[in-house]
Amino acid sequence: MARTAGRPPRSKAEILEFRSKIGKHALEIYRAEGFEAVSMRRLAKAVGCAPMTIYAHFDGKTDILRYLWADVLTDMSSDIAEKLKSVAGPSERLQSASHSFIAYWIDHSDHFRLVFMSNDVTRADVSTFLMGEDTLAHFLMFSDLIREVHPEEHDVKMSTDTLISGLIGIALCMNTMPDYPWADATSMTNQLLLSIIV
Amino acid sequence: MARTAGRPPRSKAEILEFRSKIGKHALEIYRAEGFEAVSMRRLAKAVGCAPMTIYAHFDGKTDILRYLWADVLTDMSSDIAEKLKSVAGPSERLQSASHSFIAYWIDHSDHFRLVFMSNDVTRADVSTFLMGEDTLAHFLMFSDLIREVHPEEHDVKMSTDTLISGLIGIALCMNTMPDYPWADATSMTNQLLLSIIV
DNA sequence: ATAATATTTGGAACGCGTTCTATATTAATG
DNA sequence: CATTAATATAGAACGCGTTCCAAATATTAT
Repeated sequence: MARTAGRPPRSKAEILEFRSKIGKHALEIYRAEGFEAVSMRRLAKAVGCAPMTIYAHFDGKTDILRYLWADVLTDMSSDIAEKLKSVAGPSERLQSASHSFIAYWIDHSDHFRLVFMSNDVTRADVSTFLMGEDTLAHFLMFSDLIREVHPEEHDVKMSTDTLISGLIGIALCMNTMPDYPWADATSMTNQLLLSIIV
Repeated sequence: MARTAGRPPRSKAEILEFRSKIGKHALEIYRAEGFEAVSMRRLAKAVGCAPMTIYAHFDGKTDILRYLWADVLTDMSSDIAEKLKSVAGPSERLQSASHSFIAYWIDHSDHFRLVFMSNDVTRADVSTFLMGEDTLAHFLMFSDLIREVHPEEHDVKMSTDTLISGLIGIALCMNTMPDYPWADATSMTNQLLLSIIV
C-alpha cells in the first residue's frame, strides 16, 4: 500500500483543529447573538473560509451544534457541582443535583431547546443526538449520586436512566407548554425522586 | 358604532372554515408524504389559493401544525383506549395506559418529533405549545386513571403532571438519543410509576 | 518539471419560511 | 352609481440549509 502521487489527506490533527476552530466560532456567535445568528454563511465569514468549505468538514449544521451542546452541558455540570458543595447527606445531594438540573434548564430555555430539541422534524436528516464519552459524563454523574444513596445492590442504571429522562421530561414540558399550569417544578422533582430513593 | 362602508370582515364561521380546510389538507399531505412535504407553497397549491393568503389566516407554520398535533393526539388516545379495554384493575389500567403511551411515541417517532419538538430553536418565534381544551383532554385522561388508584385524598394533579412529563421524557430520550443504551422502556415506565402508585 | 490527487473556492441553484408591496377583487354603505 | 374598507393575489425579495459543479490551488510521487 505504497502512497500514490498527489496531495495527501489531511492529518487527523488538522481535521480536528479545523473542526474545533469552527466550533469555537459557533460558540462565540451563539453566546453573543443567540442561535438565530449561527448560520453556515455567517459562520464561514467569521472563520474566514468559503461557506462550502465547512461542508467538507461537517456533515451539516447539526454536526456543528454538538460543540454548542458540549459547552452548554459543561456549564450545567459546573452549575450543579457548585450548588452541591454545601450539601452533605447522600439523598440530600441527589435531591440538590436534581433540583439544580431542573432549575438550569428552566432558567436557560434557549439552551434547552438547543440541546434537546434541535434535531427536529424540520431537519431532513433527523440525525441522532450522538453522545461522546465526555458528553455522557455530564449525565452519568447522577449514577454516582444514586450509588451513594443505595450502597447495597441496586439497579443503579435503571434508576439513573429513569431519573434523567424524567427530569428532562419535566424541563421539556415546562419549557414548551408554559401555558399549561404545571405543578410546582420542585414538587414534581421530589415526586419523581420518590421512585428512586424509595 | 355604525358600520362604515366597505367590505365587512369575514364571519367567525368563515374564518374557522378556511382554517380547518387548510388544516385538513396539511393533514393529508403529512400522512401521505411526511412532514417534509408540508410546506407553505405546497399547502397553498393543494388548497388552491395563493401562498400568501395563508398568512392572512395563520400566524405562521407552527400555527398550522396544531391541526396535525390534534390529529396525532387523537390517534394516540384511541390507541391507548383500545388496549385499555381488556384491562380491569385500577393500577393495572394505569400501567397499561402508561406503557401504551410510551409504545406509541416510540413506534411513531416522527409523530413525536412533530408534536413535542416542532417549536425549536431554529424557528425565530419560539411559539409555545398552545393547548386547547380538547388537546388537554388527551393528557388529562391520566388524571382519571390515577384517581381510580387513589380514591382517598391524594394530590392527583401533581401525580398526573409528574407522570405525564416523566413519560414524555422517556419518549424524548429514547427517540433522540437512540445510541445511548437506555434501560428497557417498560422497566423505566414501571419505575416511574412507583412514585405514583406507592 | 510533470503528473496525480486532495482540498478549497466561487457561484449558481433549489426549496424553504417569511416579509413586503402593489394590484386586483369583493361586498358593503352612501 | 360611486365610494370605501376588507380581503385576495401576484411577484419580488431576503436569508436560510443544502447540493452540485467547474475552476483553482496545494502537495506529493515520479
